[in-house]
Amino acid sequence: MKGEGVSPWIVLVGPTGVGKTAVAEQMALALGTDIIAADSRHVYRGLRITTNKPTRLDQKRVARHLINLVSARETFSAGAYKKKAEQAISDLEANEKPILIEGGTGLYIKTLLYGLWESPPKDVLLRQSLIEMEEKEGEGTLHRKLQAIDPASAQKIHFKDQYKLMRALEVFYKTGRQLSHIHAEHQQKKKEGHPFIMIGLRRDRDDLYRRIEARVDLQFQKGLVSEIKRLCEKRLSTELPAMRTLGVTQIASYLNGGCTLDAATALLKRDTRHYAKRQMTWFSADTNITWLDLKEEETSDETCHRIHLLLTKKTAERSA
RNA sequence: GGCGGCGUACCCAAGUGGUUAAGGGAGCAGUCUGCAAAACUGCGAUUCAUCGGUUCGAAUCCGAUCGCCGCCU
Repeated sequence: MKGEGVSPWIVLVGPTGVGKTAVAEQMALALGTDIIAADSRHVYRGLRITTNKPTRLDQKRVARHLINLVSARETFSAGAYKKKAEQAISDLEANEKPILIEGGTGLYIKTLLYGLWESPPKDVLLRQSLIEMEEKEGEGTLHRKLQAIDPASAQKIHFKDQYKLMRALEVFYKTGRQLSHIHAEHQQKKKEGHPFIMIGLRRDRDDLYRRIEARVDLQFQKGLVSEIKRLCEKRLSTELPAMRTLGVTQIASYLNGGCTLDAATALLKRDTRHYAKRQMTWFSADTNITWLDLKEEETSDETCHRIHLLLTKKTAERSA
């Protein structure tokens, strides 16, 4: 393992609702450090209740980085995240503080741990013209286009997955290089990232889903509806990432008279469960994660203690 | 007790004599490198409440039984 003497980053992951935040806060206090958040929605200002962002008071106890970076009318990205997070990390390291990363956005964590290959940011106009082309010439057009210029990518991407097709085409048009080629090249480069220990928190499915539903109910009590009402009054495009945060469409529909409050609540609970499922699928594919199964009644104190034991063991293995 | 309606998957539901019983939701499984709380993919009934009958052929027609709903008494 490279970099002896370099203390590994501690990365805490897991689906929404497992209890990452409380555990991370306690760990940060114990370690005397801050938290590097890896959450694609916490980067937007506002939406505190909607995204279960820690309150200012919480943030006074434990500082969090990579939150409230841009306004809801802006579009953030994985690339921007990597840049900002690396800056925050090196600032902390300069002060000899251990690095604790916590979050549920797998892609963002991936950019930090495994790097992001060199490729251009998205081109809105180019994408617009691609969408128009698909509409005019029929479904499958973009896929055929990609098939012609980058067959390997075309094979990997489903013909209906416009989003990924556009990215692959965009990369080719802007760089003249195939995305699949860039991918392969990136794989070949030895991973020269910082050492890390990744811990995943897990719960029984039923337990997790119950917690998610209870938390949604709590969000309503805290004023979810009025928070989203305020957001909707800004009349932002529904295409914006912040507007596609869980809760926004469901509550907006209720506010427009499209459904009852009960229906909106049920939908939000369902969609949050779906989201948690996708996160679990993402993280379960990462073999670097050491999983910790949480008991239903387990306190974050107990979890922290277990993590502490785990870290001691890992550190011993490392130096052995 | 009488009359009428209904009974198709966990839920909603199409199909009312003839290819392997639509579709949607839930659930489960998965993909993922610059919008990722996004976007996208895959999976379910050898059987239509039950039993029997008619027919070359029944979820579909007939009878009985069970269950639910409505109206009447």
